Amino acid sequence: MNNLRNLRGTADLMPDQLIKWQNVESILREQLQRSSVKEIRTPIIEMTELFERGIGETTDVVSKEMYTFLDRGERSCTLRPEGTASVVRAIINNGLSNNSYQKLWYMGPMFRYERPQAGRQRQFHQLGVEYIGSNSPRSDVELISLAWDILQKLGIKNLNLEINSLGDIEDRENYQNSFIEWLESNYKLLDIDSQKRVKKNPLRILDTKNSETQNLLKNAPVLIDFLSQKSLDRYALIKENLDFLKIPFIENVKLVRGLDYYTHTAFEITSGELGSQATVCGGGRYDNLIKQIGGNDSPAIGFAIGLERLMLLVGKNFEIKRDIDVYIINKGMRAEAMAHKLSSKLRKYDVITEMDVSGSSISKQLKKANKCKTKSIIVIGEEEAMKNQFKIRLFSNNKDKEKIINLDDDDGLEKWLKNIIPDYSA
RNA sequence: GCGGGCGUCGCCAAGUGGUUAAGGCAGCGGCUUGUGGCGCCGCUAUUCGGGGGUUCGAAUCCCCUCGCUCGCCCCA
Repeated sequence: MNNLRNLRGTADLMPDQLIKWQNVESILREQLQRSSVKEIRTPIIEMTELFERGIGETTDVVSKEMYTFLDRGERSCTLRPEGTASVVRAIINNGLSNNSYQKLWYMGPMFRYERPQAGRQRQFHQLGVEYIGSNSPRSDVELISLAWDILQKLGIKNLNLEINSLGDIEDRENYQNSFIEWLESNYKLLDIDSQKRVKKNPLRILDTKNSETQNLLKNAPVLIDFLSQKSLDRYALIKENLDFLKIPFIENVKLVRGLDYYTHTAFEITSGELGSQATVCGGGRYDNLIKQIGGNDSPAIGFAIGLERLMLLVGKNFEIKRDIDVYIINKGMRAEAMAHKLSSKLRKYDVITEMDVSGSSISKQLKKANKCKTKSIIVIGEEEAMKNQFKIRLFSNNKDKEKIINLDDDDGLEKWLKNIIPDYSA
């Protein structure tokens, strides 16, 4: 019947689902505003090079998951696979990279060409927060605590916060060298996937789900042993503060995360209720990214929350929608005209109105009004229309409350509206 | 990119080679042309994701394809 479909891994968000999205989003915005984080909006398409340089060419995201195409001017363009690189680019372009501390958030679609599964789509949505311009561990703590609080505010239970420190570039390089050496000497014992990654992206081997390799790794050099005293102190301070904030966390020395730009703090918040795509929030520090993309040397830290995964976690209490306040029933030419006028008038108040446009019989319109769970109805039939009046009635259980009001009697209408909206103010 | 499961009306489904493809919800119409919620009655898939094939005959078997789903990889 209909052979045109949405693309694989993309989804239509229909009105009923969006009630939940909108409710959740408004809490997110509220929380961000309260922490004086400012919104930023960047294009969803960028020069391919931005992501290649920013995220790292050897990463999975860049090497096999990007939606890349040539535009009509033969420029290589890419649908953003994540938000951080774009935000950093925007800051540089707008001359803000040498300014003071900035706290920014963005929300919108991201694109990664992957096989869809539970909690993973090709077009998905992220809320991202970036704190740019401070290398203070206080900034890390503030950001992690914000992520944690947001998820708490949404009433999500059973979350695990895992953290690790990757040290600075030097620490990491020292470790990587020693780790590669160890990997090479144990090469034959590694699983095939891990063998492939030895040259390409060795740190990722730490994350492997292959249990034999995991077992083997118990004897491998550990990243934390290669951190400088300075890096260790920094990490310790963060942990102390999290303790002080009573934010429970688990140290995971194997948490490295897939994007090249992370330094020092890396963290992830996971939920057991998400199946195999358990991460609802991931983030970390990226002190070298801004310089790498062409800005001033400026430290930063950020996180992203996957909104689809978030929606899977928040309970049904976010699905509550506001009912219609007034359903306008009308029959006859004159009545229709009056209905239009009323519906326009009601828009000025904080009132949700629906005007019946079916032209069917009054009883039919009443049935419809009943079905859409309106709080009240207005009836304008031929009788009312002749007198330039309308009947307004509370619709919940009985016919107790009913009033006839003149079309031009705004005071009468306003007074009546207090019945449906208690805290109503004109 | 690799592997497993699945695909019958808007939704939930019965049907596993043989005359007209159950049923429920929703929708529409009526009983009841200006007053609703209940009830009752009626209507709604020439077609089983799409395309080919096997067969006298296919939603049911085979192949291809698309999509969904779960896992791997990876991440949000």
